[in-house]
Amino acid sequence: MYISNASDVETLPAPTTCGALRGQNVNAVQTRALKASQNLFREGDEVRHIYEVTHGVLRLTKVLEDGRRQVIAFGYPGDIVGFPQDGLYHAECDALSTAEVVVHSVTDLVSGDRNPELHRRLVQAALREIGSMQDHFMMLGRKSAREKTASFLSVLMERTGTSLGAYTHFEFPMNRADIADFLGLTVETVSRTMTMLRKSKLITLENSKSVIVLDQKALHDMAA
Amino acid sequence: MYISNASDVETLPAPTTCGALRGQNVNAVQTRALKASQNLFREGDEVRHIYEVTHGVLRLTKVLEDGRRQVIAFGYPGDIVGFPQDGLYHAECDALSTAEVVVHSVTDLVSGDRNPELHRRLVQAALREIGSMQDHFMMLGRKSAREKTASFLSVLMERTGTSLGAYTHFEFPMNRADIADFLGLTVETVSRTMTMLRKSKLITLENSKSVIVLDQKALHDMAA
DNA sequence: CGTAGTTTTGAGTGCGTTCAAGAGATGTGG
DNA sequence: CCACATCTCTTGAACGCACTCAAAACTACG
Repeated sequence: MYISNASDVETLPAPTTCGALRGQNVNAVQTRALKASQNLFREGDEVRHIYEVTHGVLRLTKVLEDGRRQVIAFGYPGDIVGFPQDGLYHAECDALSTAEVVVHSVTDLVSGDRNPELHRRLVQAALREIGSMQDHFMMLGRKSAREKTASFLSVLMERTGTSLGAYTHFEFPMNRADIADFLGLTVETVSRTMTMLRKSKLITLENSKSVIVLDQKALHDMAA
Repeated sequence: MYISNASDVETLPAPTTCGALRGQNVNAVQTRALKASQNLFREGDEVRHIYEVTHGVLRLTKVLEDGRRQVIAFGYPGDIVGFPQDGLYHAECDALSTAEVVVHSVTDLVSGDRNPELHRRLVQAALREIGSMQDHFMMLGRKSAREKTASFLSVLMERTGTSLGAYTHFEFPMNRADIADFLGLTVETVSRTMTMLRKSKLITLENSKSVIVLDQKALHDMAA
């Protein structure tokens, strides 16, 4: 069950020195720490800041009135979340683990007047976002449960895995419901598919959020 | 742009003389005409230009090696297509009807140095793109065939319909396969669902690409 | 006309779902 | 530390929606 804690909202000190990230002046960068399951922003909130993930993992979600949810994306370090549409956030963002983000003014995304180098980086991030979303369309629209699950594990392995000789180990903070809502499946199907991958000797499950990939090629091929 | 449930804003008014280049020689606006089924760019091509649709309808597609297709978006007048990732097009673009586009240099998307006003518009278009894609995720991942088809028709009606008193008429250039690949269904399912909507008296099919919506509310409700 | 492509309709199947229950984690208070 | 409550994950059984396969109806075009 997802907990919405009203006391989580915007406990943010006023922007001290927002401005020069150019030249990597780290001291001037404003950051914000998040606890696991803490909310960063909600759908419909007015956009003042966009966030660059530096630690931990965030989750971007959209919810239908009847409760159906779709996880749009997971935000890993290096990712930027909070792109506005018509001045409003278009999805909800929560931390899946303790996390830290760099806070950027939305002004620097929209205009390059103040900080051209940061602006350029943010625009590039938006373009990357479009590209990766296009890939995800194929996943949601045209792939089977097996292919979706294998894709998910494969990508996560590429991004966060550490080599164990022939094998690769990685952990992830999202639970089965998060994965299901990301892939357009049910928790039961995700669980069953994981079990199938385990019984096929493609992976080992240390626990429900820790995986060792035994056969990268087979997993990659199954991702199709 | 993605056909989405969010009501669209800021569609460009007059097509031919695009108001983008304020204070510049209008004759300098470069356009390109396309015949039906003509290709504009392919996945993997190097991006030099991005395109603003002024007439007709474009189709953005991604294809898997085994032939499975996903239509990412349909480009209607006012939409911008060709956002690059790592300098390459990430999808294939074809005209569904005779069409015309305004050709913009990718430089003006990436940097505001040359034409700040155009740059601002292109960045805004990219942000709208992200927002609309997020809506489409919900469609692909969480909606039934009925809901998908009703959404599709409902949005198309909103965007291109002309009022016939209580009813609304509109036409569209995409065939059943295009619609199926857009919604993550098969042609048979799209066809069956259209038939169901017809028998339920929500729509009338003048021909396979011309619809009269008889009950907007029921259609909208079915879109969920 | 005939041929090729698209759309519709029919019949049957299967994948992922729903519903249900048990197993495994996690957390809290005594 | 255990007992208890709660949540998550897994597994089982059965269903149903959308799929596949197949063929007929309709369109477009030479």
